[in-house]
Amino acid sequence: MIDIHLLEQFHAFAECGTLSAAAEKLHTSQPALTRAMKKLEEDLGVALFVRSKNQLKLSETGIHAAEYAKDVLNADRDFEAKVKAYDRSLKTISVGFCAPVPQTVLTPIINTVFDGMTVSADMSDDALFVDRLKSHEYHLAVLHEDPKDDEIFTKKCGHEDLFISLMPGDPLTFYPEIHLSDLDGKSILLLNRIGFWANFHGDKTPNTTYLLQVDQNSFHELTVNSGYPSFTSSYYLSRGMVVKGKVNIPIVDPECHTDYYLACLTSEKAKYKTFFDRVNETTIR
Amino acid sequence: MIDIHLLEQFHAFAECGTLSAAAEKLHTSQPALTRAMKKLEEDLGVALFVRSKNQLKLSETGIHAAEYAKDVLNADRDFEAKVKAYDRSLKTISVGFCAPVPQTVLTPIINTVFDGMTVSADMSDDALFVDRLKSHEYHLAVLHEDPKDDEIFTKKCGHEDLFISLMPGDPLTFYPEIHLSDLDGKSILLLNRIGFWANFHGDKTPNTTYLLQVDQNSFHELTVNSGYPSFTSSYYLSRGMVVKGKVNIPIVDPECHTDYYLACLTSEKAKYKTFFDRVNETTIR
DNA sequence: CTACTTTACGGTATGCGTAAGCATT
DNA sequence: AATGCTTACGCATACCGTAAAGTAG
Repeated sequence: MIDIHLLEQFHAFAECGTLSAAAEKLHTSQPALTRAMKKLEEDLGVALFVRSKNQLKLSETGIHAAEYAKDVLNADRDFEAKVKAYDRSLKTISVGFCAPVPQTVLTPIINTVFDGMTVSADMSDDALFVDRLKSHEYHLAVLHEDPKDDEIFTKKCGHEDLFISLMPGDPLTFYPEIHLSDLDGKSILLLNRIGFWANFHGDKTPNTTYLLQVDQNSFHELTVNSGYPSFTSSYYLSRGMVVKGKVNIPIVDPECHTDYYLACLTSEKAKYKTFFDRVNETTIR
Repeated sequence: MIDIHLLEQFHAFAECGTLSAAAEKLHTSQPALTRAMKKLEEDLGVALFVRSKNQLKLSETGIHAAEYAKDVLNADRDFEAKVKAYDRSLKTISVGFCAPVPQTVLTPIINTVFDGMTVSADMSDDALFVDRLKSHEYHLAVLHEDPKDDEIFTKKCGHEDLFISLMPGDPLTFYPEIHLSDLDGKSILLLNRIGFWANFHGDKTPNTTYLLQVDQNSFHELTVNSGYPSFTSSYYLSRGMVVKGKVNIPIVDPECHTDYYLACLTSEKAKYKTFFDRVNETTIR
């Protein structure tokens, strides 16, 4: 077996052209390289260099060997990367969240239950979450609908109701109840990365301008200081996380009242039992 | 860079299941392996084993790592094989011969001219020789026809006439001249590996049984002791290599009189000049 | 008691850096 | 003179084998 370290040095020489340059690149000395290249030739039993008194050149075989050496070095690098990646994947629990609140509530619980593991959280509309569970891209997912699929095990883990946060005196505050359609035509502040909530953009409110905020701080700043309405939810309201001087009114449309379902592959139910046991219908509320 | 030697030992353990078995396989000691496996884990920064007091098992990551390691080991073995093969190819001169006599005559000359090189000689019908020169499968070839191809440089290097060797008293010995067709219906001894000469088997002699001999000694034994006719040629006759008590009669058909042409790629003419200069029209005769 | 892994210990050998030599440009 | 390869020498350290300890079946 040819020592990979010799190949590394050989490759450096092939790239640099001189031993001294390669030595500098590898943070070692010329004599060390001279000896290493001799050893490589000896180990292979093949001459790789054309030597003159003060010049070392690759022979024809050496030129080809340098090409071949790259493959070995890449294979070795790949090995290291793959082992590390696999090991990491075993220590990572990948979760898909369909909305911010489940992530906020469940992440600390996951961290407690799966101690020492890295939580990789993803947030988007949950349309693809079942597929991602099946393809093992996610270990766990929080959905806003029960998929009713034999391969997927679910447990209801909470509920969230959407509210609209308005300036006092806004005509809408006098409505007995508010529908999404009542908001049509307004400009509403919206935070990025809100999972499936993003779905009814422009659906019942085609003439609404959503003032999309990428930055959490900017969003908060604007909700507090501007007169624009913004969304909030039962989760925040029940915790008193309200913007002072605003009126929060529930929206009655059914899509603004959602249950959350924690899901995993039925085949992996046992693996995640502890976590499922820690969750119930009122975990998110 | 992960030391390939560690991977080798790791692979052995993965195959053998215990360190002691692997140690025996690798002709080393158990403690050496214990230490090597620790070092591998440390170099990678990844746990590859599940350790109990007196048992070492691959962890899940370890099982995968063992798979990946095979690729690296194969890459390293390939490297060694490819470099050696390439080096060997530079030191090998590959020649296609269309008949045994050119091989007999030219091989010693090649060995003299290309001192230190290995001669790889191939013998078969020369129909494909031009292609093989062009594809660099052959460096040189001896053909029995001048291909008249700009890419191929040729030089006539000799001549050979085919004779039939008969028992005295055979009716054919009284013919003024013999044609191949006169041999039709007879059983004739034939040696294997005779290059293009094999071509007229069954062509003008559809009813002839050729007693094909794979072994040179068997062939010689039979030519001497059996009454069967056999082929011989001007080359052997001019050197007195005749079978006692047999009558050798020339065959008049044109395909039994052939010239030989030494050939190489026109682009490599200079490279083989010395050899071409050593050869002329009477080299093979 | 046997089979296996791991730690401890002492010796060797592998490989490095410094220094010096020598050839070429 | 400057650059570059090679050889010589002394040293550090990495690795090996033997021996011994400890544990599970």
